[in-house]
Amino acid sequence: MTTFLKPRSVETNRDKLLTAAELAIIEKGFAATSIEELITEVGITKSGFFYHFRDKSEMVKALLERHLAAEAVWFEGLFARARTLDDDPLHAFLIFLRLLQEDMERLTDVHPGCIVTACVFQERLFDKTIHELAANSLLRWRHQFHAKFEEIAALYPPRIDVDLEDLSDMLTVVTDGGIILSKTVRDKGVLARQVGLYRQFVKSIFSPRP
Amino acid sequence: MTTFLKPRSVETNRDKLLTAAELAIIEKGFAATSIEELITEVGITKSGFFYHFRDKSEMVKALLERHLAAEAVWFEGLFARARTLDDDPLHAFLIFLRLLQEDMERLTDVHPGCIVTACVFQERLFDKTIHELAANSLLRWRHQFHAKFEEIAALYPPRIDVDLEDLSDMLTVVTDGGIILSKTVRDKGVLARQVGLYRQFVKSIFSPRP
DNA sequence: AAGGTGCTGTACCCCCGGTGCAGTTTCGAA
DNA sequence: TTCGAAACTGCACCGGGGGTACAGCACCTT
Repeated sequence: MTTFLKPRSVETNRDKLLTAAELAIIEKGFAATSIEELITEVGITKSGFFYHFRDKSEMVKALLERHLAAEAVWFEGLFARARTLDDDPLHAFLIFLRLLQEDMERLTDVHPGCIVTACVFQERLFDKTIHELAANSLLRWRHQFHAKFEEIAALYPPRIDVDLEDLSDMLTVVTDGGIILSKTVRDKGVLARQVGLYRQFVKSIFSPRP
Repeated sequence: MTTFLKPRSVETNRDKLLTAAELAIIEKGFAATSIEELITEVGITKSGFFYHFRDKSEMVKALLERHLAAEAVWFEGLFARARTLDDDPLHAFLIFLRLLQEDMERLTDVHPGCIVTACVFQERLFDKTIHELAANSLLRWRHQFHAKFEEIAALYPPRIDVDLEDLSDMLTVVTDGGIILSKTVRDKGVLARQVGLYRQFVKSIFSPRP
């Protein structure tokens, strides 16, 4: 799964635990994932687990940190590639969205972003710092995309009066919502198509009149 | 006393359980909601709980059914109202979206739609029928909105080449994604603004050229 | 030779979901 | 007024899962 987000080569048992947990949580949710099954998969004992993590909550925190870092690398990479293909900010952004869409089409599984969602929907089971981790990550994307849209708007006056911050949020919204819909109707194509639709929206906002 | 007067204002303990569960699940998630706390709130015993529901999973199923029915009534009502305000399918749909947006602004809490999401993200904890319930509900909305978009497209040829089924999906996507973002950054305004953005997208697709 | 890292093994606690079943109250219908 | 079903109560008990406490051990580095 998720070749884009998969790290390193030498996995420690700690890493193996996180990977096993990630797969299990994506497949069946956090609550249905027991410590027992993770340690049997990795081949250590319960004591070993609690040597690495104070509790289940801390494991999720580590998982989330690892995931957010990998996701940042993924997005950064796509953006860098888009910029090398076209210097123009609008075109680069549209290329970025196309690349993102293509990556999502290639995902065999459902996108792992649901880890974030899974955490938000478990709220009180975890401590506050986990929620803040997720919130800060989303806010960072908001600012990052917003900066790009400002740059684009300076060159291409928007044909529709939209709030650029909301437009930035909309990408994460479409992604997360797309993941939910994909999971629910069991059609992974939905996610990529929604990103494509968002791309058309962005294009229609900034493209000069024909 | 006559039986036909049996007032619906009298909530049965079963209903009270569902309501308590709904609030608790929205506030802190399913796993963190114990049967114990629900029965103490309602004032019955554990045996009473298991008299009403075979297990926790069946309670969630009942909760989901009740919620989906209420949601359908809500949407149907908004749509009927929009149609009385304007016969034109495009304008009626835009009015519907505006009404939806206004309702969402008024929500004191985060939108309860997260119940659906919460269920999807717990998958294996529940039985298959719960997942199907959620999936069928989303597919019904897809078909319903799709029919409306077809009607609109017949009158207003789309200015952008979008798949109308994807566009239908996008409303549920924006709603669910908006709920997640709202919950995560703790800003309920996000959800309503995203619906507003979607409305602008729809408007720009079908509005005749000036 | 010392000390840290990364564990194992054992024993134990509590919460929570869930079972089984016998007995009791409430209340509307006949 | 009686009868029966619906809506519970009470109690005993089970097992899984998260989590604690702590002693010991193998291996690697310094």
